Amino acid sequence: MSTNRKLADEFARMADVLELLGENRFRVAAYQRAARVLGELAENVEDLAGDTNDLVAIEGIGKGLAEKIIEFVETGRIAEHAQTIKKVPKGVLELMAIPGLGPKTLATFWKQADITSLKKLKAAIKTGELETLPRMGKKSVEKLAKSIAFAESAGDRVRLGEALPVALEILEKMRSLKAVVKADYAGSLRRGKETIGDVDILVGVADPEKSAAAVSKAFASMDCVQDVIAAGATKTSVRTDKNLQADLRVVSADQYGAALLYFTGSKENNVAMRERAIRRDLRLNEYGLWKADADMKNPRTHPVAARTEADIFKKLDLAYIEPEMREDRGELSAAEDGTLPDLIKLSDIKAELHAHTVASDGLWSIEELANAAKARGFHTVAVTDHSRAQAVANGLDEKRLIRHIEDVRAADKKISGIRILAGSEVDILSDGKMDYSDKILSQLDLVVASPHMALSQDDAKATKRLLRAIENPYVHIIGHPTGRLINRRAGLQPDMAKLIQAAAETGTALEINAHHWRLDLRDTHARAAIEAGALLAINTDAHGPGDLDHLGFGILTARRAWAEAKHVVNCFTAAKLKKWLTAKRQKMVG
DNA sequence: GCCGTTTTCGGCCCGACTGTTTTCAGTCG
Repeated sequence: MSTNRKLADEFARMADVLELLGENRFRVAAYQRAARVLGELAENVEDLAGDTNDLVAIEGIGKGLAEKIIEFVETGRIAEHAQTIKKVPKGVLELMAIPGLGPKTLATFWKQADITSLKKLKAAIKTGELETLPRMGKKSVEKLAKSIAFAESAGDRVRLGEALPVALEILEKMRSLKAVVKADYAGSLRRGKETIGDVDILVGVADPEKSAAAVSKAFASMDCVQDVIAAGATKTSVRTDKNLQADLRVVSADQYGAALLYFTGSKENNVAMRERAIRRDLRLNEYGLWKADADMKNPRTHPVAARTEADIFKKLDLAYIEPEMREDRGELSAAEDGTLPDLIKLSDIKAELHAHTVASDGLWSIEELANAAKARGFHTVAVTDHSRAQAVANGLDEKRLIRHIEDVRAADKKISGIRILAGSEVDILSDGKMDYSDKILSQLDLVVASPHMALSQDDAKATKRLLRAIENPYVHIIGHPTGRLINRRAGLQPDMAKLIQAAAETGTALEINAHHWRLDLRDTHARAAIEAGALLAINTDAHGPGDLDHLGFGILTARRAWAEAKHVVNCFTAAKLKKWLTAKRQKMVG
């Protein structure tokens, strides 16, 4: 595990401990923020720990936490934390994962009834002891029991590609209701995050007084609803059969923009926006942007802006910030300065540079792949079947590859309107060597080099391995650089800053693999790559019909990385792409 | 514990819903 991750976990745990101990909530928030920031940091925090100034330059890290980071890097622990953590039993901390159970309630359980583990909590429910505790009635206990069952059955956050269909299905139902004027999914799904905690649905109606109740009822009685967690006048929360929570908010169509802004988040972005409003003598909530002294309860009071998100940004003197960027990662100051990126769009992609055919483990022929790519309006497609090490995927040995190259060249001649490149997805062996000789690689138009095996090797080895691949003159793209599978496999954890630097120096592109299980590179690493001047590729790794549709997930990730079309080789014109494909070889081997 | 177009001290977003309370604390997003 990287030091960044370890420190992020350490601070997150401290936040939990301090919360349980009833510490100042702003101090708790500071720890939570530091944990988030360190988790997202692409640079290796060890490289920054030599100089306090470098650490303090990180948003959310002040003098106090900087000293703690240095202590952790030097000694592997933080003495003060170790002391504090001892005060709270480990089991109590674990109980914080149960939804609806917060620090105050848990502290009461622990101190008044010695409930320090899930086992003890369940026992206390059974014996009725829990009901005797303050503010715990029959209903609270029942709700808690359900919540425990949910926490035990529901595992991780759901992958983007699994949450989206659920949201679309709910939206279709909501839009079919007569009273509904507008409906959208919001939350982390709209921001395109790689995993989704719950599906947020926003509905706009002409008159909430009249129709909110009916809409909420329709939502709570959908077939997929297993459990209603909360059902109020304008806000409803349910658990669906996909083990996903779904939240509905019904607002007046006049205030839809304000509600969409609030409901899309992120929480951190909302806080930053509201703070900005206050500094400008305004107030922002989910009903609108208001004058600071406005009586918002009075229906005759009109907001400064509320109908659209764009109106609100404008009144706050900000350029419109795309949902994918709303993570409090500097987007507000960029929107103020007019330096927001012109984010890449799906229609900017003009080439697929990583796809498989029946020659290895794909489902379609070269022609079928080419026609599918052509149908999407691409000018180029690369055939990149697996190399020999991928025996399970019917990887090609050098002999078969030579023949395959000939087949691709023949197809390229036969099919007009699209250029078909002869490529390969070559395994990066565990020591960084390529699975084919340079002589073979030199015959290919395009080489995607990817790690498939030894994905749990230590960080230093992984860094060396991938650096060696980047430095190979014939490698154009590093495919799914870490090999992670979301919610399934952590993958390699190389020193990303070093890889990015090498990629920038050699003109090697780093792939955002668009499959929703991969999304590898992840958003924060892709952003670091752009900032360092490295190129990205966005590929679907298509194996058959329908797979090119995954591109949308890759685009969302790229937009979260602030990527513009010019940063992504798949957006190059045919001529520019051709030039790029030969540039590295020419530079390195002449 | 962080941070600065009022500030190196004194602030730190805002509202819905629930259950247990007689007016609100706790949790969540």
